Amino acid sequence: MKRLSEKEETIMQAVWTLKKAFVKEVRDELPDPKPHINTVATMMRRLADKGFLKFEDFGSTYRYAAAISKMEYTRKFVRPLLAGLFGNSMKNVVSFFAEEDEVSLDELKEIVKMIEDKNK
Amino acid sequence: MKRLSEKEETIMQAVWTLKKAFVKEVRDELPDPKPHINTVATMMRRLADKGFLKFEDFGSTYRYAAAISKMEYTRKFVRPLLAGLFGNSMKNVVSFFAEEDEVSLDELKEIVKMIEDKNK
DNA sequence: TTCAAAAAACTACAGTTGTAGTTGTATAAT
DNA sequence: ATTATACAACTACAACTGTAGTTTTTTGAA
Repeated sequence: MKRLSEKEETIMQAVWTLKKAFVKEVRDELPDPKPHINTVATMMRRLADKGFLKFEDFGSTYRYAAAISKMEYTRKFVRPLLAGLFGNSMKNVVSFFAEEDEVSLDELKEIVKMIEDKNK
Repeated sequence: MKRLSEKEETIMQAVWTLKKAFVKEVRDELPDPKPHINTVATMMRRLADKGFLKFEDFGSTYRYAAAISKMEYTRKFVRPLLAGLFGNSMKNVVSFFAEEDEVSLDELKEIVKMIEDKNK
């Protein structure tokens, strides 16, 4: 199982949002310009082959669902990507986005408080 | 310009580390198992075609350097990836890694302090 | 200066990804 | 029952990725 490509990722996004979905529903969920329905079907079949999606028979058609959660995907593929880019330090990752003003000081403090509360 | 694949990314990593480098030096920097030198050369040429690398004539050979910094790459490609996965909220990203214990409470506090100092 | 080693350039190829046409099949509406 | 519709299955194909062999050029050493 390898990292998803950009297009594959948008399809997985749609599936993660919809939880369970038919090809057509996934296509409707995709951002414009929407690809041809057959394109979506092909990619979903391939994603199923690769283990990212599973499906159940649903009369004459299939209903798909993610075989891997967004969290698992993040842990398996996104975390190492970030680690590689930031010298294996998640602290550096957070610092970077904080310095880029992607996360505000207040939000950071909220997170600190949230974790402290949880550990109590 | 699109997102880098995994292999391309490891090559860019090496170049970012070395700042300026010949193909052979980049190969030496890659993790084992190292690909064939020609493989590295081909990929670097393609990365140059795509605008990720630039090169200068160096006698009869080329010396490469990144055409885009790690920071720029992160901003352009990694940030949207995370945003897509975490509902456009970098706060959620940080929370996730904090809850996964990838960043400790102490480190988070250090970051808070660092930013406060910088804003003074 | 000729030859061997090293590197670069060129070429090739299989696998993957993104795209969609064509064909087959089940269903629903008349 | 016949036909239109909707969807899945199958097929095709170009672009891109990862890989490395082959050919050419450069250069260092004898």
